[in-house]
Amino acid sequence: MRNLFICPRNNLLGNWSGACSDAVVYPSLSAVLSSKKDEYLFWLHADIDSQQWIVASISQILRDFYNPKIVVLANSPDQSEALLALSQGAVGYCHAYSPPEVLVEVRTVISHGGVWLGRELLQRLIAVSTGLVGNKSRQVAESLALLTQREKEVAVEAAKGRSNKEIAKLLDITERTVKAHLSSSFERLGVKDRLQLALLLNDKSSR
Amino acid sequence: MRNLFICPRNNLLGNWSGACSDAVVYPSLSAVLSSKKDEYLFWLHADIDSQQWIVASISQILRDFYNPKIVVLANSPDQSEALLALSQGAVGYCHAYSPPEVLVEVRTVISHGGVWLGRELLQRLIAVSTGLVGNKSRQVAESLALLTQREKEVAVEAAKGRSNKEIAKLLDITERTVKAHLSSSFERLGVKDRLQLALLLNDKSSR
DNA sequence: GTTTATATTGTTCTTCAGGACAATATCTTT
DNA sequence: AAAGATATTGTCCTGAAGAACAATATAAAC
Repeated sequence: MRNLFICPRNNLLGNWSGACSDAVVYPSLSAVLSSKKDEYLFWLHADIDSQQWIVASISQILRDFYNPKIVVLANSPDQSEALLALSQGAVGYCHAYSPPEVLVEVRTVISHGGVWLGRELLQRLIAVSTGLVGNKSRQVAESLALLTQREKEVAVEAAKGRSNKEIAKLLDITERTVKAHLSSSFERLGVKDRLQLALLLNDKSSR
Repeated sequence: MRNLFICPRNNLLGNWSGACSDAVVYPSLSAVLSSKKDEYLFWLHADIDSQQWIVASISQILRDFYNPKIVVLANSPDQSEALLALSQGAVGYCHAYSPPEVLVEVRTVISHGGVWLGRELLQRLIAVSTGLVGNKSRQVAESLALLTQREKEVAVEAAKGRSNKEIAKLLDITERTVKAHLSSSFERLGVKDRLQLALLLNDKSSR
């Protein structure tokens, strides 16, 4: 199976050539339409907001080639875009800058007739399919339940994006105390910093 | 990562040893509870109607071991059983009699932090999930539209909570360049730091 | 052909976040 | 009475983030 990279920018990334010694890059599909007899693995390099291009390319490939495999390489992986690509017939969707080892892995799985997805997307699919997504607001509530009263007050302010100094002034305590409550909150919630805390406490994904 | 096969019948199948030269078989979890310090890949061999055993075993493993990986080997693969196992925390589900090549593939994907599913199950998941995963809010789309191509790529990674160093490695540019794109993004979006950026780009409130 | 937007990288500096050691006071539970 | 959870504050240190000055290359637009 030969590897064709379709990349509008027409530049071969290092991780691609690292994964496929025989990698060939084409700026567009039309450039490769000449030889159609071999079995190809197409790697479509998709920029942000190029969903239309993805759909059109997949449909064209499926129409014009014999038993093609298609992987979408996304600069900014997006779950809805991944689902779109896969539902159109792609058998893989991953980050364009994935290290060579990962790309080799993708190639192997696909050449064995498999489908390759990233871990996050897969787990999201599983969650959705199982009907276990549940209330994220419940999830947030459960997280907050792990904190003490004062820790909650500090955590929710931090999750709004306030600095330690601002929180200290707001709650009329020293900055050191804010840090103490935050460190404790990080540990209880299993996050590493305030950004992760903010993402956790601001997750509204299931209304 | 060491491979432990938990098989109530206590017999090592040929395809297992073919995939893992270091394969070790235990009849039950309790037999292996002695040494907990290494990182293990657990292969749970599930007979028909052993869903309860699967759930209990996964929960026990996740509780008692450090960063464990769990694959369920099913004698009679079943989609609902697969979803159950995966939602409990397993990272793989495949046929117990899969050929060694496939098991090696599973091992590789999992050791890289991935999740492995069979093709049919995966496509089933995609089918039911398409249309269920929401799109970005208009607000987020409008924000992203204010950024250049490269700025978007950097910004979305930062919004996930990645550090500049991680983003630099991911996009194969220097940390300085990441900072440049981020600073520019901050200005264009009118936010003061990456936390505000994350809150803006992760806002799913107006779906 | 000059300007403008984009992408890239360099150095230095300041500020902030968070961990590593802390200690003390109050209150509840056993 | 002793133990444990909670709330508070101190100092020192490391590393990351972001601004402040930069510069260079390229491609599109005028």
